[in-house]
Amino acid sequence: MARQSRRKRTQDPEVRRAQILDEAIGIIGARGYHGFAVLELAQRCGLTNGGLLYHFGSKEQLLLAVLEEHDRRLTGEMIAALGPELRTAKHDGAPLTVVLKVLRNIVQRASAIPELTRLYAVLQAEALDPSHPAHDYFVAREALTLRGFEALVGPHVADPPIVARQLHALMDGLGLQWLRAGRGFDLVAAWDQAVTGIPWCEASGQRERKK
Amino acid sequence: MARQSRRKRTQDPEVRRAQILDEAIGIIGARGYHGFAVLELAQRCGLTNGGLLYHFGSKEQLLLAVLEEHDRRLTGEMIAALGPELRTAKHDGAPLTVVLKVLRNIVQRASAIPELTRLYAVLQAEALDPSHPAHDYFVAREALTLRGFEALVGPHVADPPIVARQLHALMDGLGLQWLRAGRGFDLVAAWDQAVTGIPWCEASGQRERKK
Amino acid sequence: MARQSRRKRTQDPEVRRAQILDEAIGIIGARGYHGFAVLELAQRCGLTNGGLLYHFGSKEQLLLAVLEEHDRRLTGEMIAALGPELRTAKHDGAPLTVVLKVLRNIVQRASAIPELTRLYAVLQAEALDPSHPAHDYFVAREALTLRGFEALVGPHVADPPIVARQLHALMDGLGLQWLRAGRGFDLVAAWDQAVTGIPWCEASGQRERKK
Amino acid sequence: MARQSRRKRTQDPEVRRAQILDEAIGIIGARGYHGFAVLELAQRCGLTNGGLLYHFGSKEQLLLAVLEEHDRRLTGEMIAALGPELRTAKHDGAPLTVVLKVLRNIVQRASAIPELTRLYAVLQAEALDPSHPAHDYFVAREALTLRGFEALVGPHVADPPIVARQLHALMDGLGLQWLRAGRGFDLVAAWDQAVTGIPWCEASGQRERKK
DNA sequence: GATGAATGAGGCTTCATTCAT
DNA sequence: GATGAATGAAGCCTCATTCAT
Repeated sequence: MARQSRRKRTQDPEVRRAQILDEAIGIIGARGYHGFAVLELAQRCGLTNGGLLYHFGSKEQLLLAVLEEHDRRLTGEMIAALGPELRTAKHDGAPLTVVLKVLRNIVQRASAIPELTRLYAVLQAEALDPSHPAHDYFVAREALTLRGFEALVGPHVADPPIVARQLHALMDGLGLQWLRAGRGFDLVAAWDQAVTGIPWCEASGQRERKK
Repeated sequence: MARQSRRKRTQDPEVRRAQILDEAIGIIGARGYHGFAVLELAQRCGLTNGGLLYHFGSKEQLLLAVLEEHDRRLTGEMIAALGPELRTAKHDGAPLTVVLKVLRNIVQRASAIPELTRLYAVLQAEALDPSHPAHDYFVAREALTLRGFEALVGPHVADPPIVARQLHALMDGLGLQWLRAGRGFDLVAAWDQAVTGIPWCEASGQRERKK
Repeated sequence: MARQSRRKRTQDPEVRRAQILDEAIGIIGARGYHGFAVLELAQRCGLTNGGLLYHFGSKEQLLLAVLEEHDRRLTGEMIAALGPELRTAKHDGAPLTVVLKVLRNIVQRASAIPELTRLYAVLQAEALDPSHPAHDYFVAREALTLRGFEALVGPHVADPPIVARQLHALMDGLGLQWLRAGRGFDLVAAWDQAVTGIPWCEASGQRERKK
Repeated sequence: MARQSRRKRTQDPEVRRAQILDEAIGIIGARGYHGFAVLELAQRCGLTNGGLLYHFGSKEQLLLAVLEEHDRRLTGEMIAALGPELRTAKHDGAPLTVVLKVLRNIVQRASAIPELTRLYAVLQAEALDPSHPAHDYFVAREALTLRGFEALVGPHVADPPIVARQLHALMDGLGLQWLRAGRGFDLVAAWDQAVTGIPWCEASGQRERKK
């Protein structure tokens, strides 16, 4: 009866799961899916080989759980953080100021959670291979991102799909440089400087002037 | 006459080596270093496990050989292709037209050799991990690229290091999108459209006008 | 009832481990550490390659476990068997009769467990190489043995360190001959005959007479 | 025609062979037959894998060649060195002084060529295994040694076979200690001290007195 | 909800050997 | 007399997975 409190590392299974996914994000972010060993994760979480798989079924399912968690934490958080501004101006597009703020916020958040950013960067490249278990996820995710960016910059730009691609490329590329450089590289600053180059002026400028 | 049977698939050891590296570029470009199996490469080359390692010593050394080959093929070729223009205007910087041509050529070449581009993209991300055998290579390589870009855009831009980073990021990011999209994505066109956004105008514009 | 089928050859993990070490002693005693294959041991124990290494981690750690087991079985047993006599007369040295009995007992025991004796003989020679994983063990063990012998013969001999070396050499050398000869060689008898030659008489004889 | 003197490392094939065997003695003496790799030997000799086997046919034959070389160098040399004394007094046994001198000389020689002594010690133990390619060699060699010792000490001792065993054991055992200890252990001195203990006195003393 | 034992497959590497040149 | 390339067989180790408890 009273021997329940003996050695539970964590009580709540939800919390336990989150801890595991946390470690998984770290390991997979470092060595990729192929270079990551279930055993290593288990040891870092203080349980055994089989114990871990009891929760996730298989290495592949674990990867999918990690991706879901990534979405929940990153995208979810972002939406939460940016929601107000976005929702307010959703009908006929947000003003450029808001758009820039939103983009900047994305970058800001990415630089605040390096493990997730690294996970994303590493898996994204590893998953170029169509047989990679995360391939479809990243194809879909990129489409989503591009469509999101298009919607965002739509009103302020001549060719939205193209600018969306550029923004996406810039973010990815700067992210990689930042991950490689470690401290001493201000990702947000780099973003701010780069964004200036995007040809907003013409399209959005005219529109805004019209108002 | 026909006594060339059993052994000896290829005569020239140089050729054999190049063939092996060719296949290696393909496999490592697809599954990364961690996901790549020496045996698979050996089989594709028509020899055994140990037969392959006879030439390269170890999986890791093979990776390094692949990276060297990458340099020889890609960078080497680029320099060869762009040499004339660059050398002509080396003393006090190339005119903007040439700079853009050079950059465009790099992208053009990248899109002409998808296997090498993919290899680069995949390894670059996998090698973010400091314990990855190619980590140092990519750190060094990025520094080189950035310095090269700086020198190139130096005369035409307000803050060369920053623009160098932007160009690098853009190339990397667009490359990843292109690799994910497969056919139907014109990398060079995307590049051309993006480059317009870089704030050349002010710095170089004024200079050139002054002359 | 009969639902104990497939898995589980032996219940007690301690017993299982002991069985494995038993076989390991046999194989390493026969072919040495270098000539011994983990697979062979595994098969003799009725499990797979990896199944065995699950218990010991690596071939080298297995060797160390074998050495520990050797100590536990041989030295441990010896101390148990000789304890009484030794402890009784520990303060100011055992009388010569007891010393001889102790030595004889050691030899007797060695001849009763040929596998362990062979293991010891083979590894001792293989481990002369400083890079051998058991090198340090045997260096330490020899020092221990010599010190033990010195203490034992101390009161009965002119130069204890030298006699200790002689006894050690004699034991080792006779052991090797015995191992090579197989049946038909009485190790204990050979020992008895050899021990007579050790110059006890003078030193201890005089001392005892003086008393 | 005149291009013969280009790069020959050594001219005489006999010399070359001796060099190879020299290195082989070193390697096998260190890691034993099982732990020794043909490739390593080849590299140390400045030739290839196959080049070496061209001379010796197989690893096993190489071992046998090494054993023959051991005999030639050690036994041969010994006989050469001790021949005079031995031959002089062969008919009805050598006087004790000579016997002791001969034994001492053997030990002296062993300590002068540590590589051969180590080779002998290591292989002797490894070859306890009946399936070892040198097993028969060492069985035969021990018989020879014992018979030699018996003949040597015959006139001076009560039970020659037993004393022969003791001398053999002592030599082997002290040799192992010496090999383990490295410098700082005087093998010949240890031998001299040990030999005193052999009960020569009685048997040979009486005989010689009778004459 | 988790452990401990084990499997089976595969991975990298080493090695003796062969053979055409 | 030797090299260089290659084979095939092990060898050690790792790993995802399974399963009885």
